[in-house]
Amino acid sequence: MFARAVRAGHCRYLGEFAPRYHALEARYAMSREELFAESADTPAYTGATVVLHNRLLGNMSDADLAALVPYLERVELKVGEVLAKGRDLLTHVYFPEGCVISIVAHMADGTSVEVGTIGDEGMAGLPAYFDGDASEGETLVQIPGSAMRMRVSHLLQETGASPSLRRLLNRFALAYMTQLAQNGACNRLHSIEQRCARWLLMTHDRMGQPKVMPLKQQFLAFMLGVRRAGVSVAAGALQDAGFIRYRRGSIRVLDRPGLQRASCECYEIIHGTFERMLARVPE
Amino acid sequence: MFARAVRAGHCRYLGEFAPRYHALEARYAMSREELFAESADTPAYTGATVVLHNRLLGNMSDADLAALVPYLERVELKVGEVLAKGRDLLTHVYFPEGCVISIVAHMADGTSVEVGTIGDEGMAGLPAYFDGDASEGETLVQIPGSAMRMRVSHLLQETGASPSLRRLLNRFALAYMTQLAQNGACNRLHSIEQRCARWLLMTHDRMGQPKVMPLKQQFLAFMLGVRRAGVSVAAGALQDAGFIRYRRGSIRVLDRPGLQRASCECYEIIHGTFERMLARVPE
DNA sequence: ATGTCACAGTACGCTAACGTACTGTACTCC
DNA sequence: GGAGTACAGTACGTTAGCGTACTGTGACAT
Repeated sequence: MFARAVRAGHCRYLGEFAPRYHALEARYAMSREELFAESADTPAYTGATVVLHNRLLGNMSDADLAALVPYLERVELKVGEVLAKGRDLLTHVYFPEGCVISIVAHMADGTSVEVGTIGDEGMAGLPAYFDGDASEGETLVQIPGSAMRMRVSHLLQETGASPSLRRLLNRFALAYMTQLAQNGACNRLHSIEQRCARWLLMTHDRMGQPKVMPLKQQFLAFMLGVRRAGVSVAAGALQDAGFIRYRRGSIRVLDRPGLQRASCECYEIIHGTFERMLARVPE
Repeated sequence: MFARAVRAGHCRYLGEFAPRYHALEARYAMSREELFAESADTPAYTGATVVLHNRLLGNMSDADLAALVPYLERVELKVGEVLAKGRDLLTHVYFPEGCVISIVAHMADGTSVEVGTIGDEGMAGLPAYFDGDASEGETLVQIPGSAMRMRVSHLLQETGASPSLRRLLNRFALAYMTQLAQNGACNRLHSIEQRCARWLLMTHDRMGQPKVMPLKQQFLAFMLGVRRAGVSVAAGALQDAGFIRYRRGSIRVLDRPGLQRASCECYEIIHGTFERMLARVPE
């Protein structure tokens, strides 16, 4: 059952996971579906083996991963949990592996809108990594799930020593910047329905596994920076078209190609950028 | 006439400027106004002395600046000049000192909107610095003027060797990310008039010196992602209020506090972030 | 089994901004 | 000095999305 379909760099098996454990064994490369199928039976953290579901961690060189592993701990993040607000600096950076984290901008008049999304493709805590308190938004958990986290000080210590680790994180930061930029342009130029479809696709991607998304219209409206009634109409149209199934607080994605057609080109631009920036570099 | 008002870190005098010249002499710290007053009389690049008008360069440690100086060359950028497009990588990074550079997103339907602005506070070419081809937008010269530039390969060589230089550029990148994020939120939540006022303030800041801005309404509409007629109304209101003076292709800012009142809080958030991120760190 | 309530659907008048197009006028170039 | 043109102002019907509010209903608790 192991190691049949290889999706290079997405996930990997590690050897024993314990504080300060530095040896590393890459046992299997397998598809994300297989990993989740297995991890449903056996807990990911058995004390003997840990499965990493985060692409940044999965794409690291063995040496870089070995350096970080001792500092990583798995945490469960609850929906709505606020990791940072205003100019707070995170004490930890988070590598989501199932949860999805949003960066939301709040305005003086009480309105708000999501400016960025981080899931299993990345890391939350870029401001801390870049040594500044520049994050003006709120960092909150949009979809609950687990994440690996480590202290910022440990990350900085390791990135200071490893150019390849810096390169990986810089390339992620660059992809994230493209997301911020394209998202901003999209906010200006595209309709609610297009943006709604894009948002669902992007969040679905970042959850890393096919599952129902626990989402109320009110929350979606908050993320898109529109009225709930606007979401009702837009999501209703997507449902009528058969792309999603909406049921009181949960959305199931039924037809991704359909959603892509309903969304604007921004989805493909952002998606493509992450693919290029995070592709595993040969060691 | 020299060295009376000190605005730490904004600009500085350097010793002799020539390729491969490594010695460095910081002679004067002076206000931006004094610098410009002087440089109007004597050309900035006399062969003996060069005045740096860029804040990133101005805020560098002596050692970092000394390392970069040999590679810097001054260029004049013309309005509309396109430095990069799509996934082109810049061969050089640019440190504007009077010109203002815009990053513009273009959509399939022909619409477009500015996502970021870079002037004398920063550097154009972050994608190259971060080792990726993720810039999907167009990098173009919005306000003509001069810039210092250097080859990306030389920059990477020096940043690889200097943690303090990396820190400076990372903090700038972070401030720029905040700009992208806030800009995106602003695009969703604020009116044309507010965004127009903010755009004028931000561009005015980044020109580094008080001068008339060569801007047609058509161009401003292009930047804001709105119709020209919309700009006509919004800018007309700002002119009626006495904040700006508009004259066929040029805008003069008359009342910055007034413009700030007409703009949204986004201006202050972005401005404050840059101030904090780019403040000169004690050596 | 029933009641409650949270969530989704819908309606309606309003406004900002759009697309388009025409007009007026200040420069520029003969 | 006059013609031509590029730029700004204005108008008008259209539309997307807003604010608000009421209705319907599925899920859950008592």
